[in-house]
Amino acid sequence: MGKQITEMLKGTLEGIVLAILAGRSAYGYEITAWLRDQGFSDIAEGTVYALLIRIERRGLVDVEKVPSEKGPPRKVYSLNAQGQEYLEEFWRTWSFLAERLDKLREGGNRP
Amino acid sequence: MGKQITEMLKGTLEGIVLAILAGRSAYGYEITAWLRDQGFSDIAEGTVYALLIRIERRGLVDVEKVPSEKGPPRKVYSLNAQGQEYLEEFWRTWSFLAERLDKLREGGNRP
DNA sequence: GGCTCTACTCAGCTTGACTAGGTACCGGTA
DNA sequence: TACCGGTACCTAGTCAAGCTGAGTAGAGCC
Repeated sequence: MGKQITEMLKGTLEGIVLAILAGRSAYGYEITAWLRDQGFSDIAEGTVYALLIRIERRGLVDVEKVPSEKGPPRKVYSLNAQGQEYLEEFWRTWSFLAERLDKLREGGNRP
Repeated sequence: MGKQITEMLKGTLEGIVLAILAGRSAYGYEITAWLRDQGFSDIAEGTVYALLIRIERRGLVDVEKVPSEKGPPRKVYSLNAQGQEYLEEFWRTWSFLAERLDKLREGGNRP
């Protein structure tokens, strides 16, 4: 994957992580691993942690510290009501964009 | 439209403009007006011009100065071979992202 | 002790959209 | 003549967010 994905992820990665947390709660390392598994192979670990801290500060998620069998304690994140609302807004914005892109791709560009 | 679109446009606006230019050549003012018309109501004029200069510097477009009946001469941009290639790469990246987002939206999130 | 896997954190860099202006040409009107 | 309003382009500075490249630490294994 080239450099285009890096810029495209700005704004969408946040939505992706929130969408993951809408399914079930998770912690940073787990999310990073899952993203890598899904083909987002060059997402840096630091990026995910920074994002998590950001959405925590914005009050979109709740955090709980859970001891791990192996390694340091995990910070488990779960989506709260405000986060749910924000995620819905994200999907609306995404749909808007995706719709227009699809039209453009099919040659509907009549500027 | 909220602030989410601003971040989401990073990386995609470039593709959008290139896709427009794949349809036919156009100039900045025209592209801005068309984007506004399509619902991208808060895209700043300056953003489009900056983007056009950027893709010109990268050699993705050819430029021709055409006199206008009203106002200063237009800088008409058209996609060249390199731009076409870059656009195809953009569509591949976009598809990758859109596919994963769609899955996530339908609850396919199993981290 | 050294290695690997787990798990989180941080400083500094880069990209790209936004803000908030500015320049300049033209036609119409008071 | 003077001054708008529409057309058309450009620029300096700000901010958000992902990346780089580190660092810290605990647990288990050889």
